[in-house]
Amino acid sequence: MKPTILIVDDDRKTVELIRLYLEKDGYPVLVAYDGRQAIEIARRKQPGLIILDLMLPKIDGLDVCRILRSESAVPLIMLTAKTTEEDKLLGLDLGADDYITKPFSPREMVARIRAVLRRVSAGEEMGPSEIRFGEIVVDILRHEARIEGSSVHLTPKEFKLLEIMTRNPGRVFSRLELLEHAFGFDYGGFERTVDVHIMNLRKKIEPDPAKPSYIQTIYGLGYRFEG
Amino acid sequence: MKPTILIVDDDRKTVELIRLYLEKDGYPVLVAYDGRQAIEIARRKQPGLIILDLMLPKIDGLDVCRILRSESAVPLIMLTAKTTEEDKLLGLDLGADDYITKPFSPREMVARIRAVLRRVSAGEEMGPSEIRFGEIVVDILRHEARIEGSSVHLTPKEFKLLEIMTRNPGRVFSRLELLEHAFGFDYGGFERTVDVHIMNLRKKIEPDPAKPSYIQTIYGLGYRFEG
DNA sequence: TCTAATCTTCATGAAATCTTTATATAATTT
DNA sequence: AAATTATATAAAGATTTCATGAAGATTAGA
Repeated sequence: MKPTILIVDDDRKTVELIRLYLEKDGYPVLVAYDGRQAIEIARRKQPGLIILDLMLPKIDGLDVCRILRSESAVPLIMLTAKTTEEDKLLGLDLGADDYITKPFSPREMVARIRAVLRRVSAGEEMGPSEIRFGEIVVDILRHEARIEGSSVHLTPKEFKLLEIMTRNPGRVFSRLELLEHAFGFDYGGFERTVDVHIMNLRKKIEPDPAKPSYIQTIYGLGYRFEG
Repeated sequence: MKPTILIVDDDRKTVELIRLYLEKDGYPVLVAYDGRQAIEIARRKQPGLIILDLMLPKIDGLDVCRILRSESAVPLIMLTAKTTEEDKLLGLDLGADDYITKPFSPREMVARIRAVLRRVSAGEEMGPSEIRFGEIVVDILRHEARIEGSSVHLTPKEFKLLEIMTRNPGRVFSRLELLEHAFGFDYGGFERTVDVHIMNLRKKIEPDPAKPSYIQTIYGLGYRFEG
């Protein structure tokens, strides 16, 4: 039986859209349109996962997140409107398990939900919204990587490249795929720019950048992250 | 051969712009200027992808989308002039695979088309991400082979040869077929190049390359993979 | 605005891969 | 068995692709 998912957003159309796709995927769905409702329903119904918009009436999404987290370990995915709001999240350790920026593709959202549920049900006690590979930790919410505990500063493009690759460890990404997903579809530049970012990433996260152990080059195809 | 793309928009200039870029990219193009035409052409010509404007004469774009979706799974990209988020989401709600807002950059449009086609064709045609034959595993996503668990590095051509042959175990491929499918139809080189790649493949995956057990030579015809 | 950070492009050399060539070996035919 | 044709193999050269450093352009922040 699939876990119940609570959607919290004041925009009814967004809620209906998400509900549509989740129900199509077989999840029972609960809905709240403001922060107060969200907390109330979360306490009474104990959903298996919560999708929470950042901007909410009555009680702000940030506060809802803190409150919920103080009283349970329910998996939580934050919804933010733009990269400007994305920035608000920086430095805030909210304890969310993932975030999605609007406008999002429903396909992606369902995939992320599955991923979070998988992680949680696998009993992996990874910290909030982290992807771990041995020494390397990719902290999604803080937009940074950590190596052996010490944080490493990544530029926006470096981070997105690392994020998309670590979300799919082992999978080979072509330069075009990396550009489209990490740089946006409207990117008009040269494909080889990816190479330079990869090089800079390697300098920051690889023990020996000349002999990369994490980010591997697949000759003629692209790159792949090896966990 | 690239799939045919149907452009549906009542604004001739938009149509011509899109047509220009798609044809430059090698796609055969069909055109419809209103909703009724769109449905008619879609039914008769079965295009591989449809670009559909939201605002249309005769039959509205939304209705066209619903009708088309009810009768086929053709990939669909919505074009919309409105920029409010709800409208974008509405388009997705209908089962469109992606949306583009006007004014759009032709580059972005082509990129999105390619991405949608890639997603769709990856979904159906690819099937399993791994192909197994006893000791040998061909891992499509990782783009490598594994033999008794340990991964074996393959060059691009070696991988493609192995892939096409293992997808059709037992079938004999002529050198020409292998060239066309694995190297591209416009390959201009010498047919015997295949032999060298096969030899290198055998060295990597055969227990005894001199007495091949997997990749067999069919004298006078070509090669065959025996599972 | 100015400054610093980031991103993109370009040029170069190194590395990996591909193709061809030449010769040896094997299979088929006569 | 000899002749003929097809394939295996090794090695050299050509080609493609990648890593890297540096310069210029762009963007973000003070």
